[in-house]
Amino acid sequence: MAKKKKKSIIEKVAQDLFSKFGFFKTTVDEIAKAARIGKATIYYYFEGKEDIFKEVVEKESRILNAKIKEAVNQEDTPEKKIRAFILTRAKHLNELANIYSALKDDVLKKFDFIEKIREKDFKKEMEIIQKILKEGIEKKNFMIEDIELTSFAIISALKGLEYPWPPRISLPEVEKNIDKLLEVFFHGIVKRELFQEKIIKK
Amino acid sequence: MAKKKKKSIIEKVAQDLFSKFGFFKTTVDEIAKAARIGKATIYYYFEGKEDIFKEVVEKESRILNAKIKEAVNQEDTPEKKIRAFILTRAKHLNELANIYSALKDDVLKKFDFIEKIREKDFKKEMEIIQKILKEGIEKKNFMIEDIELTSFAIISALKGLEYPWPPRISLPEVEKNIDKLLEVFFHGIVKRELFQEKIIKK
DNA sequence: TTTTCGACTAAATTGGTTTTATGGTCGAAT
DNA sequence: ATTCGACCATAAAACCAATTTAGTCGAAAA
Repeated sequence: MAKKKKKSIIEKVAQDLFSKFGFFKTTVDEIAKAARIGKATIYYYFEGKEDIFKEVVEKESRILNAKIKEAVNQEDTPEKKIRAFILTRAKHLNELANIYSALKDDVLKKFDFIEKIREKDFKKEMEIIQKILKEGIEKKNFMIEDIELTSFAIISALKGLEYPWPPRISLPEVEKNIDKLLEVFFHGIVKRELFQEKIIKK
Repeated sequence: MAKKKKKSIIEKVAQDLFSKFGFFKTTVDEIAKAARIGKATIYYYFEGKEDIFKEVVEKESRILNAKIKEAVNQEDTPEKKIRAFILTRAKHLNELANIYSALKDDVLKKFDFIEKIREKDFKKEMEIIQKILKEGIEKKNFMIEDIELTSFAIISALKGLEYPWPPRISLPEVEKNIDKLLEVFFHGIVKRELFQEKIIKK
């Protein structure tokens, strides 16, 4: 059996087990048993438990980014692209348990390799949003003074939605209200008719 | 010595100790010693340790809200009021260690009384922002479709800035960039000249 | 009557020890 | 080149005794 094939089998069973039990509660022995190999064989293919998890997360990350790229490329306006980015990312991040855990799980943050994953993910987010914003500027849809800061503001606002709100607070359902929220973001809250009235008077 | 006076002394020493050591590491015995009373006397004035902490937090909350009110009332435009709210709240929340802890400390969230404090704080935030937004609407500065949702968006965006970003990411300094960030929020990113050109043609 | 607190209690926490489980290694077998 | 049983160091879990903590109660003091 080709080395790649065996490695891929281990990864697949590990992905399932990590998804179900999390990084800490999944043992290397369990992964080995699920892959029907001896535990020591795992170390022939991977450097260790962290390495397995890292590769699982990287695999899910590739899936996520492909989904996002596909969804964004289907839209024609930069506004719609941003919308597609937000919704697609949220949807698939929820389904891909391991990258979700790698990005969100507080107890994992002590690992250096997790930190690198988080940095990489953040940079990817920034990159995608900045690209859309630039496109918006080129198409004369957007007027943005600081692309990087604006991108950060978008990402930050999305992160804010994940805040640990007290359970008894009734929050607006984000998916139902995404377009209103985006409207605020795209058009701001300052009245545009101020412009209109001034120009009509001239 | 009047009952209120003694209670207030206990509260003051408790505030200091909780600020320094946190809720868990401060003992009732230490509070009693610092107030120069027997431990059992504490229970004459307070129902228990949680009650002391709750009242300390409520006291700090009143201080915080007074500072915010003062700062907001000094501004004339709703834009400036929102700015004042954000900056004043951030500044004083950082100084008032106990309410900061009550609102942010993850290990405290298992307490029901902490949850109530967090709910109350959220509602206060919503109330203040909604009031400013309404004022902006009345003064014809703002055009907002859904005040509640917009208020939530503002609060959420601010919470996003507290996200546990990976340490090696270089983030924009929020205080230095607050005005740019607010500009994005007030005016959006969609180009206003689109309007302008259309109206000139008519 | 109100306020104070010493003595006490139940339960939580702490610290130490023992047992078990886990990630990883190595040499021999395939 | 690939596989894995036996083994190891150490981390985690379990266990236990001692100590500490939040809270109570009755009696004394004001």
